[in-house]
Amino acid sequence: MPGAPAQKAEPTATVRPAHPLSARAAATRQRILDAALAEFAEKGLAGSRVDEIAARAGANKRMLYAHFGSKEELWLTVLERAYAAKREEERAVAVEHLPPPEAMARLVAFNLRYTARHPEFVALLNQENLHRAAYLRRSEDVPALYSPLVEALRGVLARGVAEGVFRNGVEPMQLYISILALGHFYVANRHTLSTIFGTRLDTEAAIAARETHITEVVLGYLRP
Amino acid sequence: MPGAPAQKAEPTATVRPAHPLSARAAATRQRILDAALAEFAEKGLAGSRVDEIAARAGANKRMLYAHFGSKEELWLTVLERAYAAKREEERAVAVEHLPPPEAMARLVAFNLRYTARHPEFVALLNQENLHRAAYLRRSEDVPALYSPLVEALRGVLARGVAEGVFRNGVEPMQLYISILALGHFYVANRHTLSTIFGTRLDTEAAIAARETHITEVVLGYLRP
DNA sequence: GCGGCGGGTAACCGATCGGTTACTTAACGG
DNA sequence: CCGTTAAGTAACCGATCGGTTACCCGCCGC
Repeated sequence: MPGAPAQKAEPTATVRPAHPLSARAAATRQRILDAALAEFAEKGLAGSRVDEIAARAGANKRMLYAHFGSKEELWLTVLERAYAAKREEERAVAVEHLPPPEAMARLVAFNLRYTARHPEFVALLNQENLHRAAYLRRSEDVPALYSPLVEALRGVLARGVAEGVFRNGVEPMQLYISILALGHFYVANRHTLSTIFGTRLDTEAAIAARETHITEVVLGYLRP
Repeated sequence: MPGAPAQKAEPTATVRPAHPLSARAAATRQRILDAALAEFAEKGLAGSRVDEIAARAGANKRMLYAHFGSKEELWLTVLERAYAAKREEERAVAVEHLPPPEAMARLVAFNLRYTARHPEFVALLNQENLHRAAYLRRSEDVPALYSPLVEALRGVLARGVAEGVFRNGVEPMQLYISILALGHFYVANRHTLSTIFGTRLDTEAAIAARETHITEVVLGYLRP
């Protein structure tokens, strides 16, 4: 029967998993996390209201505090899960078997697309930086935040150089930051940019145009 | 001409300089604006406290409301001034007389340096995007927000193409966004990036390294 | 079928917070 | 000097807001 409690999977390294946590409680917890993600991304940490989060979750404030202890702990949990979710998808990006330029293009495109698909992640990051990464620093699995993309990028870069199709002396960390930047900034600032330029930037056509451009930028730069 | 009913004789608790404005009042207004910029950049709009702003300014809440009417009006004013300040400095960047590659390098470097020197501007922008540019859209001089850099960039690009030193078919708006992105993202996310990579990114050495890298990216990309 | 307990509710609380009011002080032209 | 008025102060107010307390319900093993 579906009662199998083997749901371990241990993704919840969040708050003490004291006891196994019943299905109903786990569902409530999940609804609160989803609601909190939406609220936090929409209004920021200071602008979010715990009552509103509880209401969105169809839960009660009491349950929110039972699960997470405080608004700030909830924030940290949401943040960690957002990072984990991105890391998860990143792992699925297989580029080892591709020619370096194609592999690089895929990394660049993945990043833009993920970012465009998850503006909440961008909003969360911006908020966290406003707090000088105070919460992230408190996280216990910060090392795990180190994206698989960095290593993938390093590998592709090395292969490209070895094959003579990429320039030499590129700093992987700098390039990684640049690739993140080219996508992230576009999504993060889409509202002010749209206002200033007078064009919608969140349409599929606009995103596709952006993808073409930033891929050209990175590949153009990497030419030997 | 019946004596107009009370009519409160011009509420004047306005945003617009209610006529002359004495030197003392102007100074107070300025101190409030400075304090508000610092507070908003540090804590965001929702996280900022008007009492705290008034205290920082060495002024009183009453004066804050007399000059700006509301927290949100104050935010808008601060935001407009931040944009205006950047625009002002941008105008001083003269690149028409330089060879296109050097001109382009200067535009790229200027942007990074300005951004690094003014992280408050970055914080303000992020906040405003969280609000979906709601305040910016209300601004009366949005057109003026259109950066002089865009036109400078367009000119340099055209010259470079004409001289055969730049590739063809580059979309100025996309390149402009990319140049902004390469600097802005680095500064905006310096705290989370520092945490993840375990290195300080706000030292002069780190910024100089970033400048070298992003200049190479843009110029490398633009090669024909 | 029942009693304990984990899950859930609602009312409440002290601390703020944005904004206002009643009042005081400084400036300056006549 | 002195009266008008702009600039400044402090105390106050209603509405929230994060967090807590007292209480209830229904599912489970026994």
